[in-house]
Amino acid sequence: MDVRTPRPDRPDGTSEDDGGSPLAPLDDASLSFYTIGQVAELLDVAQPALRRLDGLDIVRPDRSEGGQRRYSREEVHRLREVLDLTDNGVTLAGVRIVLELRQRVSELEAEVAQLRRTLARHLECGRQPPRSTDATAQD
DNA sequence: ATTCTCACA
DNA sequence: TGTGAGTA
Repeated sequence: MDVRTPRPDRPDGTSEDDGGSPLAPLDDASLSFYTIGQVAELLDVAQPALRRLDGLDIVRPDRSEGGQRRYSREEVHRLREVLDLTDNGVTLAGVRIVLELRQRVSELEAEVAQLRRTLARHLECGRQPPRSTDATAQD
């Protein structure tokens, strides 16, 4: 049993039977939905807090037909990060900034990686790196 | 039974 | 941040 692989139950209690499903492993899919109640219990956080994080554009889950929040795994993970921050005194305004910064960092990391590849390619050809124009730098 | 929004302390 | 009213 892997407690790290939570399975969302249907809100109506219906259970999913993947025992005979030929194509099941859409594991990494970011579309496994949890109700706010499940997330609240899973992360040990009050439901109003989750709703506020939604309203504040920090973690914004999709809605079901009836307008109910449905959290994906990514969002649950994102929630973990946010709660880790807030539990350590970071304000919601601060969380916003941290989130922006993290995204910026990953963008820059991607750009650096791209630049590295380009540079390496030119060096191993004994050529000179190009001047300054590179496709990755487009703000 | 659960969740939703909104208002309030 | 948490609780209660009134819905869907």
